[in-house]
Amino acid sequence: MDTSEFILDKVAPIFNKQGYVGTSLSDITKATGLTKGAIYCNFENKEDLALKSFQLNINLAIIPLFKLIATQEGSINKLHTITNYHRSYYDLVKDRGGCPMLRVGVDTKFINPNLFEAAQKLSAKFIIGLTTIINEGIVNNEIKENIDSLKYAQIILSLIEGSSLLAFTHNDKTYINSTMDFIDETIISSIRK
Amino acid sequence: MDTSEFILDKVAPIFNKQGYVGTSLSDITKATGLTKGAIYCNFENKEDLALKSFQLNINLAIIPLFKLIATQEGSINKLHTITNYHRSYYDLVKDRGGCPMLRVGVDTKFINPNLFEAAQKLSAKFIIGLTTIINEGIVNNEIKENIDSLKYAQIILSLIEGSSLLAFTHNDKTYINSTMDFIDETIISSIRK
DNA sequence: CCCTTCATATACCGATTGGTATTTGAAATA
DNA sequence: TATTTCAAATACCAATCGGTATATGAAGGG
Repeated sequence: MDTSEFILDKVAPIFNKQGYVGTSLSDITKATGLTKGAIYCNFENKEDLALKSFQLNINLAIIPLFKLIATQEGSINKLHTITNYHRSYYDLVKDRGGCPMLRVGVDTKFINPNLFEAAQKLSAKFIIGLTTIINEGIVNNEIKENIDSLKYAQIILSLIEGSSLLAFTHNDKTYINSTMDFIDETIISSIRK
Repeated sequence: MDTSEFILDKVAPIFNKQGYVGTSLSDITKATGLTKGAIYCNFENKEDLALKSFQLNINLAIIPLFKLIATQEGSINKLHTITNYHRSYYDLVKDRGGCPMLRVGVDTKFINPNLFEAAQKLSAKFIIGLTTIINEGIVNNEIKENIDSLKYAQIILSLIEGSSLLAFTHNDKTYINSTMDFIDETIISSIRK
């Protein structure tokens, strides 16, 4: 692991907990034990570091889900893979301060266009992925033909992000689990054939 | 309108857009046209101002819904009142930068305990309110007896907050409207008798 | 008409902000 | 072994941070 990776490893959770402006260079040097010289030797500036921290947070929290879905067969199975993944999501991201997409989505809109765009793109990718799964389910006769795939994709992501917010607001992972139950038992079973 | 109210009126949207640390005293003096002397004459410190700004944001965005619900009769009617309210929620809060409960819930957990606690309490109040509506519906024979009221309250609030996040992430209010359609057409109609 | 009151403005404080220019020191190269 | 290289440390920068002490000036009361 080189120094850049070491810095990101230490700093990414701080950005996710305290936000972009809430994380100072002194927070960064304190957490890494390095000096500003080392930081600016490895990163262009604070924004560069924040952007790559967001990428790392995503790589640990969300990208594994995308990869897991890609290994699965069948739309219904893929949707259940998503809910199952989120049953352990709270424990996965709690030491990092919660869902990075949620954090950056609300935090950066008016203060950091580049970071916000990254969150926007990830959110769009998530919705497109969900829409594609549902559309494939319709084609493969797993899901009813009259289902509005985009609408259900938006609702499922709303439930995921909303329950994540509530879980971290109340320090209670059961908010996520009971929401995943609802997606499994009510949403998925109502759209499948 | 006295000076305190004038300051809050100018500053509350800024706190909701830029967050607690993202809003500086110079942002505040610039927005109000007043000096630091005037600000600190009307508020204890920055945190006091942030707390009261949050209260104002809530009073404009969420408390009106609570009051509106109180005027309505019947659980199903109250639930539809909530979804209808949120159909204009995007336009209601867009100039203020989005949902204040979402903003403060995400933003302050690790940096401002008092503000976070205020968001926590509001979120809890929302869930309790929804739970009560559903319970009353069961008692009054409007809603099925076997419905887990707390679970559905959590799901409805997750959908509200999650769709609000997506709407503001993508600058598109239809995320909220289609989610309200889902609550109306699928959730409410499945729990009613 | 003087004097008090009080809201606001001004001037200032030490600390910290993000960022940079220079120095250091160890490892690799020749 | 002398030299080069380059990552990291140090020292420094102007600007801004939140906050405060003092000055000002207008209004109201005696």
